[in-house]
Parts: sequence; structure tokens; C-alpha cells
Amino acid sequence: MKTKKYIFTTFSFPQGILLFVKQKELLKEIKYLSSAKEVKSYLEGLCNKFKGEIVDDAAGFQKESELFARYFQGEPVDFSPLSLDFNLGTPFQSRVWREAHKIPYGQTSTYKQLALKINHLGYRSIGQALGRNPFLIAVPCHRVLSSDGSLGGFSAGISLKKYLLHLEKVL
DNA sequence: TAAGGGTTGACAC
DNA sequence: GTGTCAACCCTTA
Repeated sequence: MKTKKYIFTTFSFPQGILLFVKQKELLKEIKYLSSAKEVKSYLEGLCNKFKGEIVDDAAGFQKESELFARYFQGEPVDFSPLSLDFNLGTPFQSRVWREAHKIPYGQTSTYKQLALKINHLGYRSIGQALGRNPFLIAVPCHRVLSSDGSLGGFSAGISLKKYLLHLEKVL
């Protein structure tokens, strides 16, 4: 059996490190990690998860690097040109991720609004699906707030959510 | 199959 | 205004 080949690269920003993984031209994951040590152990886990070979190939992420560099400089960036593999999750999760992906830069939504858009009343399930979002920032789950205006939660930590919202001048 | 989760809205105080 | 609680329903163990 032929093993699948994945490529990865890392992108450092003031709050930590982003790990990008893709297969061919399709992004499989954008993950937030706080240190290089975490990146290393996470990659070891990924090899088992994807049952394939993962190699460091920064040259394969030129488009992503450029977009995220601009994003962290505070520029309004549209991540829609990126090819994300939404089929990684369940059908419900991919619907939630696709809808969240449409929230424009500098704007926010609520779990309820997101639920209404996909014609769904299980608000907690929306939060649960966003919590499993594999494409940090590109699928802007940080732009989803609670209906009372509070931040809600964030899988990578509330402090990062605040940082990203400050960056987009939403807070 | 039960428990838990990044929520919400209604109700009581 | 604040606290509590039931209901929503998907995912995971």
C-alpha cells in the first residue's frame, strides 16, 4: 500500500505558532501551538493520525504565508482563496465550518445567527462544531460571539480569541 | 446509550 | 440586572 504524503510548515506570530498541513493543494489543518516543542510532538501524533509521511516544505505554503503575514500586520485579509478540506469532519461540522468561513474580516456573528443560517436549533452543537474547527483563523470561529456580547469560548484559549479580535479591530 | 459541550431564552427574584 | 434551569442536538466514549 502506498503511503500518503503530506507537507507542513510553521508560521510564528506574537502569540505562538501556527502549523499548516496540506496534501497536494488541499489544506488539511491549521493548528495553533504555543511552542516549537509542542509542534514537534503534535507532528508525531499527526503521522499516526494521517497514516502517512509528513515532510517540511515551506515552499509549498507561499500563498498561506503571504496571507497570514498580512493578516498579522493588521491588514484585512480574505482567506477564501485557500482550499480547505471541510470533509474532515462530520456533515454537520462541515456545514458549520463552511458558514463560519463566510463571516467577513472585522465582523462578528453569534452562535444563534450561525445556527439560523444552517437552519438548526441546537446552539450548543454549533459551539461544539466550532470547537473542533481544524482551520484556525481561516475559518474564523473567533468571530463567533455569544448572543449577550460576551466572547463565548475558544478552543485555542480566550486570550488568543481576544488577540485576534483586537487585531481585526472588533474589540 | 449516556454524558458533556465554545448556547440560548424564559422565568423568578 | 443576575442567577438558575430546561431545551436544543451533535459527538464521543
